[in-house]
Parts: sequence; C-alpha cells; structure tokens
Amino acid sequence: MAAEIPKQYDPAAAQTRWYAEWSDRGYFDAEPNADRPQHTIMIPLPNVTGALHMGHALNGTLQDLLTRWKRMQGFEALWMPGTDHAGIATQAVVERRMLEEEGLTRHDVGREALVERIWKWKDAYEQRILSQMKLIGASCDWRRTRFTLDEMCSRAVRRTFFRLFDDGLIYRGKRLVNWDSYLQTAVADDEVFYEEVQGGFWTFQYPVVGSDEMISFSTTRPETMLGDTAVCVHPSDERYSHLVGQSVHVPLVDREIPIIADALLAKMEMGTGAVKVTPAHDPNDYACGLRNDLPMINILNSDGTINGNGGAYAGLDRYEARKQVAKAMDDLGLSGGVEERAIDLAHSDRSKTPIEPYLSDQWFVKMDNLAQAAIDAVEDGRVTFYPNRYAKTYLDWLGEKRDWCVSRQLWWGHRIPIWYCRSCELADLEAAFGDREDVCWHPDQENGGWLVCAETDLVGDELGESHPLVQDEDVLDTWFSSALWPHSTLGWPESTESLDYFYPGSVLVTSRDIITLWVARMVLTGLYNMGDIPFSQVCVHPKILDGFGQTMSKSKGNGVDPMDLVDRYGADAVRFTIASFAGETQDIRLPVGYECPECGHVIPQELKHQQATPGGGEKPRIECGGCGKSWQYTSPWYDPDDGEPVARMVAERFETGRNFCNKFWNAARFAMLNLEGYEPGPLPVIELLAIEDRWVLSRLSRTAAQVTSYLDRYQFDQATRTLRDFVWNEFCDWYLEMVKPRLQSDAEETEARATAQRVLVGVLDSLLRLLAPTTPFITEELWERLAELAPSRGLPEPGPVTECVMRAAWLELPAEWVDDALEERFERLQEIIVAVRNVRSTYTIPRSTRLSLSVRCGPDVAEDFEAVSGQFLNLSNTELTAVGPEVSQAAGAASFALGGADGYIDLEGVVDRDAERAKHTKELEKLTGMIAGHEKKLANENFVSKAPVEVVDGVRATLAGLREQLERVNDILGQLDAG
RNA sequence: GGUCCCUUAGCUCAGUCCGGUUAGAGCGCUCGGUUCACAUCCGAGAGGUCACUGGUUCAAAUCCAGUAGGGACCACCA
Repeated sequence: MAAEIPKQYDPAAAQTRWYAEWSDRGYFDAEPNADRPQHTIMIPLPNVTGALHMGHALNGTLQDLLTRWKRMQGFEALWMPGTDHAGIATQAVVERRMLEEEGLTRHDVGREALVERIWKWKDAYEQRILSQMKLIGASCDWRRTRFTLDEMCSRAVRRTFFRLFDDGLIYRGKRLVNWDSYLQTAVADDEVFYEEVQGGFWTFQYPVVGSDEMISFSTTRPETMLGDTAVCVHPSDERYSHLVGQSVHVPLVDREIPIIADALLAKMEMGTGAVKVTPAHDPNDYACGLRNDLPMINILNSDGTINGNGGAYAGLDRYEARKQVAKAMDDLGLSGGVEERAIDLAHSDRSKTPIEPYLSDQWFVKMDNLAQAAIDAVEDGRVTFYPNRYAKTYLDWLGEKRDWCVSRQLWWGHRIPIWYCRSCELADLEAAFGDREDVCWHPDQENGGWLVCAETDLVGDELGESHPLVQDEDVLDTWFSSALWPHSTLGWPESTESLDYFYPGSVLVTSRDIITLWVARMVLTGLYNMGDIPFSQVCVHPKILDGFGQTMSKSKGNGVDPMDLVDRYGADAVRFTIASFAGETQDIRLPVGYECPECGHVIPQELKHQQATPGGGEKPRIECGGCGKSWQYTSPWYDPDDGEPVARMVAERFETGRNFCNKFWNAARFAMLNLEGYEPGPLPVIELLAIEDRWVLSRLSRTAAQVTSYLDRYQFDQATRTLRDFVWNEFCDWYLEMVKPRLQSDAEETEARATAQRVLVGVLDSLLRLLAPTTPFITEELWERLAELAPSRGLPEPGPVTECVMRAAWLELPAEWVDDALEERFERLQEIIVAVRNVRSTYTIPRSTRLSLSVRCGPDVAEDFEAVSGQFLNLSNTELTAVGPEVSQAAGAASFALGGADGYIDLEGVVDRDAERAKHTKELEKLTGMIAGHEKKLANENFVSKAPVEVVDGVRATLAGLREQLERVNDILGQLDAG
C-alpha cells in the first residue's frame, strides 16, 4: 500500500531489481519487425584495455536515453553492444604486465602463447566493461554482443580485405613509419605524442672530396650519419653554390655522397645552412630523397639496434652508437662540439618510448575514390552531423585522401590474409585456385613471385612442396575492423534479416576525437561494402574535463570512476546529471573533491593530488581543511593500505541529479498518499477545470512538446533542464500546493476531489513517461507502485497501462491544451503570492499569523483573484479582504506595486514606515531610470522609423506599464507620508 | 602553421545560430522556517562594466574584425 512508500528512494535496490526484470522479460531485445520502424544505434565500442571511465558513462547514457525514448515512441530500437580488441593498446598492456610480473617478453613466450594470454585478459575486461554498462542501466540487446576479433567480425574483415585487394585498392609499399622499437611495431601518427627531453645538439664536418673545404652541419642524432646519402643546401645560398654537384666523404662508413641543392629541405637561416640527408630515417629527408632520387640506406634493425649497414657499429643499440659515432668524429677532428638542448621528441603513446622514423614494408588502402564517396555522403546530406560544424572536421580530413596504412607489426589482431609465393608461376596458381572464388592474386612487384589473398586460411602447401605459401606476419590496424562495425555486427557478408532490417542505422553517438579515425572510415566502408551509409546522423557530444580544464586520462591521474558515482548517488542521478551536461558547445568541467572520513568536509582536489605517487615510500595523504587531519585518498596510483580510513572521491555536481530524484520521488509519494478512492474517468471539458488544473495541463503539454523537440535535436541539456524546471518549479512548487485543499477536502466535495485526483494521476503518469528514458529505475519503481492505486490512467484519456514504464508509450498531448492567456493570468496570481511572502519575510511574520490583503486592480483582474481567493489562504495564509478599483491603502499597511495591481497588507503597529518608504523610493528610482530609457528610445526618430512596428509597439506598451507602476508607487509613497 | 570551440554571478553552466522585456539556473553565500510529500526540503534575499578593443546597427552578451587567455583536432617540429 502507498503508505509504505519510504521517504527516500533507495537506488541500489531498484537498480538490481529492475535491471534483472527488464532483462528477463527480453525488453532489451530487438528483432526485425515489419510493423514497426527501426531505430539502430551502434555503440562506439570500448577497448578491452581497461575499465570504463567518465567518457564512456556519458556516451553510454546518451545512447541508452535515445534508445529507450525511441522504444517508447514505437520504434524497434536496437542498441548494439560490443568491444574492440584494440590491437596495440591491449597487446602493450599485457606485455607490460608480463614483463613486470614475470620478466618475460613476447619473444620469450612466442606468438601463440602471447595471443592466448591476451584472450584471457580480454575475457576478464570484457566482462568488467559489460557489467559496468549494465550498472548504469544500458539497455543493449546483449544477445548480439560482438567483439571485433570474434568469428562474425573476422569474416567481415576477411571479405573486405579480399574485395579491396581484388579491386586493386590494396597495395604494398615502402613507407617511412613511426617505429616503436620497444613494441617493434609501426605506430600511427595519432598514436605519437611529443615530449621535451634533454639531448645533445652536435655540429660535425664532412670533408669535401678533392678539396680542403669542409661542410658543417648539425644533428641531434649522430648515428644517422651512418645512413646519410647526401648533404643538402639551399639553391640560392651563395656560401655553398660552388660546392653543389661535388661530393663529401662520410668518414665512418667510408662513403662518398653528393652535395645537392633542395629549396624545400634546406633553410639558409637555420644553423650552418647545410643539412645532412638521411632518407631512411627522417620524414623530410625521405621526401627529399624521393625528389632527388637518393639511395635510402636503412641502418636500424627492428629492435632499435644498428644493422649491417652500420659497419663497425652493427649490433649496437642506437643510443650507444650515437655516443660512439660522436666520439669517433671527435677523434677524427671533425666535430664542432655539442650543446645540451631540450629536444621535442616523438614518443609512442603506447610504450612511452621514443619513436624512430623507419623505412619499412606496409600495406596500404588507396583512399582516392573511397574517400570521395564518403565526402559525397556528407556533402549531399545523406549523413548529417549534430552540431553541424563537425562535418568540417570530417570533410577536411577525408579531403586529404591520404592512403591508409593498415598493417601493424603486432600479434594481437586480424592477421593479414596475404600469402607470399616467391617461386610459383601464374599457371601454378590457376591450377590450384582457378575454381575458387575466395582466392585471388597479384604479382609481387617488389620481390617477384605472387601475392595471394584468400578469404579462408591457406595451409601453405596448396601449391605443392616446391612452392611454399608463407603468410604475412602482420596484423591489420584496429580501425580496419571497427570501420566495419555497423554492418559486420549484423551479419555481413551474409545477407541476414537483421542486416536487412537494421541497416543503415540511425545515429552514431560519439565524442569528437574519433570523427576521422572511426566515423569517416565507417562511412567509407559502409558505402564500399553495403552500397549505403552506415547511419544518417552523427551526434557529437562534449568531452568531460577535470576541474582544471584538462582532458581526463590515465597518465594524468585525473580520471573519475563512474561506478564510484553510481554507488554514491545512484544510477538515475548519474544519468540525469550527465545528460544535463550534454549540450552543443561546451566541454564539461568536473571538479572533484575528497570527502574527509571523519568530519565529512569535502577537500577540493588540487593538481598535486592527481600527480602524487607513493614512489616506493609513504603513500600520499591529503589534509582536511575541516578537522585538520590527513588521510590516504582515492588515487589511480595506489591502493590504500588495509584498515586505513580513506578520503573517497566525490563530485558535488552529481548532487543535482540525486536531489532531483529525491524531489520527484517525494512528489510522487505525496500524490500516491492522496489517491484514496481514485476512480479513473475522463476529465471534464477543459474550460470547466480549476485554474490550476488547466494551468498544469497547459504547462505539461508544452513541456512534453519541448522535450520531444530537444531530444530530436540531441539537445540533452535542454531536455533535462526543461523537465527539471517543470517538475520542481511548477508541478511541485505550485500545482501540488494548490491541489492540496481539494485532495484533503471532506466528503461533500467528492466531485472536486475526484477531478483533482484524475488530473494529478494523469500528470504523474505523464512525468513518469517523460522521465523514463533518462531515469529508468526510479520511474519504474514508481510506475509499479502507482499501478496498484491507479491501474487505469493516462492523458488525455485514461486506460490500462503497460506493466513497465519502459514499455509505455511516449507522451503526446493535445496541442490545444497549451493556453497562453491562461498561463499569463496564472503568472499574475503567482506574482501576488510571491509579493505577500516577501512582505512576510521582510517583517519576519510567522506563517501561522494570518494576514489580510486588499488589492487594487482593474475589474477583470479582480474577478480572477476572487475566483482563487482560496489559494491566498492556502498558499500564504492570507485572506483576500477586498479587491477592485476602489480599494485604497489603509494606514500602517505594507504595500507592493505589481504591473496590474497594488497590494496592501494591514500591519498596523508592525510596519516600519521608514523601511517601507526606503523600499518604495528605491523602486521609484529604478522605474524612473527605466522610463527615461524607454522614452529616449521612442524619442529617437531613427528607432521609430526603422525598427519593426511590433518592436516599437512593444516598447510603447512596456513604457505604459512602467508609467502605471510608477504612478502606483507614487500613490503608495503619498499615502505613507499622509498616514 | 591550419581548423574549430570556449571566456556571462564566488563555482559549474544556459542564453549567442535567428540582435529588440528589467541577462537566467543549479550549487555556494545571507536571512527566516520542526506547515501532516520532501532538511537530498520550504520561503525570502544579496551577488553580473556578459574577457578586452574597435566596427556594423535605431538597437549588440548576441553580428563583423582584431587583441588577450583557456581548450580540442589536424599538420609540422634537421
């Protein structure tokens, strides 16, 4: 029974219970259904590298909100879940742990064993990630959960690669890549970060052949001299023009190399104006090498040691070689010294070790036509971005049409389905594979023989023992498989019912940093494989920053665990707050603090708290500004010691959501405590309803329409704000207060009570529906309780309701319920009530003291006030004693002037005349100023002639109102002086 | 270097696209409240040269240009 409704909502219990309930009933599942339109969202697949963070919580909340909303609107709504194998990241994490815990490298354990270990890691983290999503209420169709390395996704990867290869869109090329010699893999440009390190800046000389002259140049990497193939100067540099075309001698490797002129590489004003050229180990030199047809000498092994081309230095680590090369040059008298410098050095984001530019064999996808198709899709509006400006990011990036390097020197990932056959002839291939559609081949331009691509693994001896087939060692870029996500998860390349029904999807919800890497590539592969876009809208949401405006990241130590927040504030509160963050422009600052375990004081986080690490010694502590004691605290860098009290992280912004949930819970509780005898039935015609009923229905109708329209445009912040304002400031603060007398009236007023109950139940039911997508647990809990008291309900007509609010229909109310004129009348009533409360507050008159109010106003307004005189008593314990044009101020009254009415409250003996006079004088000054402003405006001929008529009329009307108000204030002051 | 975003109350943010009331909210702050839904609450209040400088306009927080500060993405960094 309703009386048992607790005063506080218990999030944990509701979350556990309802999540299981929905799931058991199959409410999350989506199936092709010809009777309904589909709505499809593909999750931006989290990496299996670790647990979810705030960004995921935001991203997930928005997708869940949309999915639940669309379900209620009658769509067959699919939210497709899954995770990404995240090649480099995951392999790096597992390798690092293996090294730390067992001292083993991947070469010690071998490919198979390493991959097996990574699978175990994946299983553990995938579970963790999925269960975290469930804790925030994610209503994914879990039966369809996919992983980029699973059977279904792998098949799509194979087919795509095969098609691209067959179409001649995949080629093998030498490229200078960012080489991570620790992980021994190429690293994408976007996986590189720059960090200043101290290093040397050497100056050396090369002797010009057949002359006494020397050419000086500088370098930060002396060891690359071993691979120099030219010295370059600017063509118009007169210092060197006589030398161009001659050669210099590279001493340590005994090589003669030309002196060339290249305006793009050499800059006269930099250093000596001459620069060494190492095409195999520097991006600019590489470009220069191509332009000038220079040899490219690779001097490095993949582990960062010097290779055979380094002569005497072969086998040395590059840093050791650097020292020795510098010393050798010095010994030869060819060194001009070294200076210490801070050097901005490229580092691998994954291993945090320095990057070497390295010439290696890679696989590429030609982007030309593929990119153009993806550009067209956005330019012609088949795919639209919210907010629209992000289309530019997408178009600019695709416009470069840079070929996509898809190979990675890793073991964790989709192995490249290419087999090399060095020795066989075309006839051998035709004999073995001529009847197979899943095998194709192109000549290997570079090394001779053939490149064979196959959709299913070749065993190696299919061409006979004399022609072994050897598979490429590398795996594909992670983004290759995630690019296929929207169609691979639905079964492509099979033609499945799901694919047919759910593709193309509806909206992709993501943050801006992967618009290029992921969004663009999904569009591109969707068009290539499916001949259609993967989704028609892209919703780009903000990023969550810490309290100092920095992006959150593990390395900064400023992450916030969303699960801590769910524990503390409840999933609904977290969802509601997060949704209220998600606007179109700003990133979100999330200042956090640590709660003192003793006094409860919240200690604001400072930068030093993020960075403090134990470093093997004492664990860092935080000092409480309240009680002065210090504590260990929540930190990514250490686990607090057993038994130590911990200052736990709190984020006060989430109290907004928690307080809202509590408020709504209690509003519903109040409603349900007052439903005794509720009978469903149609409402009287709207004109016969009480003013507060008409008003609340007008406001509700407006609110519902606004929320729908905001969600349509992905303006989650506006939608939640609108809901909060209506629930708190209108439904609770005014409607519930006004309806109390009718609900609690005695027996002879059953009619009034019955109507009040019907409106109340209708509004509550409506709010449950409107809030269900955002705060699913609390609304479900209340929906169930309401069903016991009011099984038949709803607006505009009552009827039986669904078992769960999750399955209820989204709210749509008659537009004609919105009544501007009535809302305006109601506002006047509110103003008077506020003014009376103000007087009460000014004179600290207790609520229990009844006041007498007389109002001087026009006859039409008077009629309104008389009709609601009961509400003056109800809302402010004030009796409306006189109302109309003839009312005048009694002596010793507190008074106030509103637009259309003056109020007088008899306070003989209490009122402070000086205070009253001061208040009204201040008011008078303000009004005088405003009137002067408006008069000036109207006196300006330009304004009157050029501004639109309605604006001018508006100013005139306002001025008239202000003058009237001024007159009232003057009256009041006059009477104060007279009395 | 290119592109984009931000700068409004002590804090976190709306409002800017589409110029036109007295620029709003939440938190915090001050004052007052044990009203039978809610102290995670109720009532009242204080608090803002809308970053700066110019321009356009009858009119600028809003449009334009520039400056300063913060952030993101892309490119580059012998």
